Formats: sequence, C-alpha cells, structure tokens
Amino acid sequence: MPELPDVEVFRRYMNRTALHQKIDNVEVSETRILKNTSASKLAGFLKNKSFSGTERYGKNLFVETGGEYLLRFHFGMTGYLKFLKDNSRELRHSRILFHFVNGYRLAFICQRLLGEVSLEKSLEDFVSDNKLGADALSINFEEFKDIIRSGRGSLKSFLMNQNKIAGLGNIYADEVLFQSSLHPGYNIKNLDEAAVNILFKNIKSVLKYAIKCKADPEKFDKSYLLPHRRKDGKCPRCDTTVKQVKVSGRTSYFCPKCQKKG
DNA sequence: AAAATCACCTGTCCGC
DNA sequence: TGCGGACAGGTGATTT
Repeated sequence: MPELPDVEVFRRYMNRTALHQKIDNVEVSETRILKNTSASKLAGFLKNKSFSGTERYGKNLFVETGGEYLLRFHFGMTGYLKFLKDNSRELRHSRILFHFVNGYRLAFICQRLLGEVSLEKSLEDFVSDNKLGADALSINFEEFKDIIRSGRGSLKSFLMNQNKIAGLGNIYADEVLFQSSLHPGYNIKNLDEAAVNILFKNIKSVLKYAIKCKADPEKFDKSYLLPHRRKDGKCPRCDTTVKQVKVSGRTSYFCPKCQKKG
C-alpha cells in the first residue's frame, strides 16, 4: 500500500502519538524485517532513548532518536504503524513492537514482510547510498525537467523509478497519468514542453490531495481515477470502461479514450 | 538500455 | 469444501 502519501500520513500519526516517551525495550518478532542491524543492536541502541522527531523522504520514514542513528521505516506493500494505549489486543502481523516506559506501544505491522526497518547515520547518506531521486513533493520544476529529459522508455516506469523521483508507486503514478491525460506506455521522448509542465503540476497536486484525504481511497472525490481503479470501472470523465495493461510488471489502469498514446 | 522475469513474503479471491 | 493460480499500493537482482 504505502506510497508517499501513506508514508506522510504515518509520519504525522507518529508525531502525534509516539514522540517524547522513553523507550523501555524493543521486541522483534520477525528479524527478516531488519536491514543493517540486529534485534539486539536495535533494542540496545533504542533503550532509554525516545523518538524526538520525524522526516520523510520518498516512501521512507526516518525517526530521530537523539542518538547516533535515525530509525528508518519502509513499509513495503502492506506495512503500517499502530500506536497502542491498551495492553490487551495482540495484533496480527506485528513484526516489531516498541515498548515505552509509560506502558504504551508502537507496532510496526507488515503482513507480507516486504517492509524494512533499519538504523541509518543520516537521511542524506541513505539517499545518496541508495541513489534515490529527489523527493516527489520537494522537487522543483527545473530539476524535474532535467531529470525527465534524461529519461528513456515508458512514462509510467519513469514515474515509479525511485532513482529518478522518489515517492510515486503504482497507484499514484496511474492517478498522475490519468490527470495528465497521458497513456502509461507513453514514450518519454515524445513528451512536449506542455506535457512536462502538466505532469509536474499533477505530481504535486495528486500527492497533496492524497495526503489531504489521509491516503484513504474512500475519501477521494469521484473525479479521480482511484475510486474507479478496478475491473469494469468507468472513467469519471467520459464513462468509458477503464482498461488494464502491464507496465514494468505492474497493473496499470487507464482510460483508453482520455489518455493519449505517444 | 529498457523491459521482462524472478525472488522475496502472506493472504484473499476466483474458478474448477 | 478443496486446491491451484492469479494477484496485491514495493524493490532489487538477473535475464532477455
């Protein structure tokens, strides 16, 4: 699930629930989630510290600890956070549980185990080590123009490539393409100046709108593609049945009438 | 060089 | 009811 808007929603959730509480211990029930660290190192590092702030870059959430490392969450396809004030409920798929001394807990829940939790020296190092492109909400138009002009192949692959722009995934790439009236397979080299402009504008507006909707598809206005993104769904503009096509291994939904090929 | 395929994982849904 | 296959909002490695 989690693309940039979801991760931003998780970040804000963390800010209003899990900050400034001393950490008692960290319970790792699934070590495959851990990257570049171990259960004992993670627990040892976090004990008696507290989460003091958050940053997001693309689909990554970084949590400040006041110590040498930042805690990084990546949510894969099915990850999310849940802050627990009660001690009763045992959550399904909870992989890491942060226990605070006040008895509250923060759960990293991840059904498919495709998420990651790691300790990182700095956000900047992580971004450069992993060659991430500019964050989709921070990139300016000049940067965007340069990076898209250097792109090759299909537009949707470009939009989903985290090394070009960080933050868009399958769902929001489709939404940006729909809002821009461009086919997922549109060849980047055929984009004119006007189309590049429109794409830039729509990346920003779609992501901001999604965050405003708390990344909850139920809250999206029916004029967006997202609520119609299913088999036999109808284009909200022209009522044509939306089509599906595989682009770089992922299912793309699009309106064959509104979204032009190129 | 880009696109396809596989691999990593679990769970759900659909058709026979 | 049961089983197999397809598929799911991600990503990296390997192959075509």
